[in-house]
Amino acid sequence: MAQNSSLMSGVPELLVLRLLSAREMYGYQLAVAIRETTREAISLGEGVLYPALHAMENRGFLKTRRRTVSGRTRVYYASTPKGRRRLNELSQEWRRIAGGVEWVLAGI
Amino acid sequence: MAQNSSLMSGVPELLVLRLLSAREMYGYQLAVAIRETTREAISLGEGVLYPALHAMENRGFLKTRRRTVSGRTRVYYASTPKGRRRLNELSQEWRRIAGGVEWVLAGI
DNA sequence: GTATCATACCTCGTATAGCGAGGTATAGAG
DNA sequence: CTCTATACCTCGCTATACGAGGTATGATAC
Repeated sequence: MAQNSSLMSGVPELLVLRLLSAREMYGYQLAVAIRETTREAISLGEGVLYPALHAMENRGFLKTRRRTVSGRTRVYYASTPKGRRRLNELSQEWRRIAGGVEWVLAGI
Repeated sequence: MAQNSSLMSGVPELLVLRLLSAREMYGYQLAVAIRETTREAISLGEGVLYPALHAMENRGFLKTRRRTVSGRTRVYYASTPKGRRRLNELSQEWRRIAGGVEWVLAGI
């Protein structure tokens, strides 16, 4: 069963791009940051997060840098200019969809 | 390409259930109502709407009634008690996800 | 010493479902 | 007689969220 039900499409990408627009982070750190920043409202499993990161890297939205810290390898992700443009697109997209849903939920 | 990009998962179901909680409607009417109520923000193609309606009927959220009006057959959909429970679930789900996204977009 | 937990990465298979394109048919306007 | 709006439908493609499972290290607890 889906932990976050079925209202998530595109959301992981948006969250990752937004968090990485502030500072570079590694995968595990992103998972924790998403949980904390959303006040536990959203929690991305690793089966969502890592494939999403790889896909975004392949599409040129992110670039990576490997660092070994106290015996553990971390893959740091940073946003590219293309990633920042993508963030703008997705944010507008989100505002549009969320606004539309609110009209329906509120009014009728 | 996706007209509504990829931030739509579950949204069509939520919108349909919400609109049908007020009054019964037929498919084409729902398509128009969604466009208008969302101020053109969301427009569901028929390839989304009709399969979604069938799936919701199969899951017991909607019941149907056929009427022929001036030579055209209309399939009217109405929400069931199960559909109203589903609407409550999806609404809460939506509030949770949307709230979480807002935290990330606003703060960091 | 060893069990357990947190850290840190990964892949695979499945299920869902959004989407465009395409199909059928009637009514009414021009 | 053509074009538009109405009204329904299916098919195949693609994207992607998800759980489960796998590997490995370091630190803490027993």
